[in-house]
Amino acid sequence: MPELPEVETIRRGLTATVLGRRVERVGAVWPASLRGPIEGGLVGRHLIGIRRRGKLLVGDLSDGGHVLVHLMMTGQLVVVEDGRILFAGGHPTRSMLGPMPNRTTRVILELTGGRVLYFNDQRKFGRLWLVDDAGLAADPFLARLGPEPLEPAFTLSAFRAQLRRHARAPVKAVLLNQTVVAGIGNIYADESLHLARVHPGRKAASLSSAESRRLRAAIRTTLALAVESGGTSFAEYVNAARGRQGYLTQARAFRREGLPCVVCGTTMKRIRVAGRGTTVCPRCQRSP
DNA sequence: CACTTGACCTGTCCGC
DNA sequence: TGCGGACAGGTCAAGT
Repeated sequence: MPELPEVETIRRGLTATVLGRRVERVGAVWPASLRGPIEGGLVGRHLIGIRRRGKLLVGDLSDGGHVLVHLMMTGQLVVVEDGRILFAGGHPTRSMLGPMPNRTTRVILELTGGRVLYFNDQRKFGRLWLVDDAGLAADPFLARLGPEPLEPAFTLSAFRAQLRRHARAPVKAVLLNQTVVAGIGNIYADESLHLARVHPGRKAASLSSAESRRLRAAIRTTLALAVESGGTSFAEYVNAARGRQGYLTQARAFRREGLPCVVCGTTMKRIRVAGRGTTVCPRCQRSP
């Protein structure tokens, strides 16, 4: 579920609530959510840094080592102290604001000061695992990630090279490919393609020079705006941008099927591209 | 190698 | 109301 803007929002929320704390106890409620044992490498360590790479959260530990968290579709991270929720981010559900743990709780990290970090995950796709310092660079998932879309490394020429490399794939599939660029998921792929006026089903190699330029710019604009907005939120979503509306009110495509295109008023259509539900404006985004 | 499809899970919604 | 099927903000393995 969470894409780059949501994970970045979570990173900021965790930085504000758990950075610097020591892990006192680990509860593996659903061990399958773990890749290998974590207790030995976590207990007694301080969280000395919280970073993000694509959709992956990286917690840096004192005395070496890192804890990696991928929330996949339905993961959430909730920070609680004395029964009060200090931060909740990730897949939005009503229960994420209720008592912890709940039936979706998979891993519990008890921290100093009575603060507790809950890793919840309804569909059990998310994973939490530990690597040592050497293992961080060698981690197979991390190592294959493409450039950060908001960093300078995501150049136009690199993006065009990837469009050529995946010439026959629909351009949306290329955007979702984390080795091409890290952090785009189903929402922001649709958002970016709509802003760039490119149909998601177009073969990647068929994009004109102007279209590929527009698409790269649209990705950066969309993600930057979404980060600024605290990610895409639902009504009961709680995040670091609490009190703000979130990106949803500015959505161009996400959940807008059947509604008028924000640009031309044409009714937005739901189609299937690269095996994923996809929303397009049939007028602004011409079919392949 | 490029690309597509299905599996992994649980919950919800929709049509009959 | 009850049930089956489709689908969901992601990734990987196995298939063509």
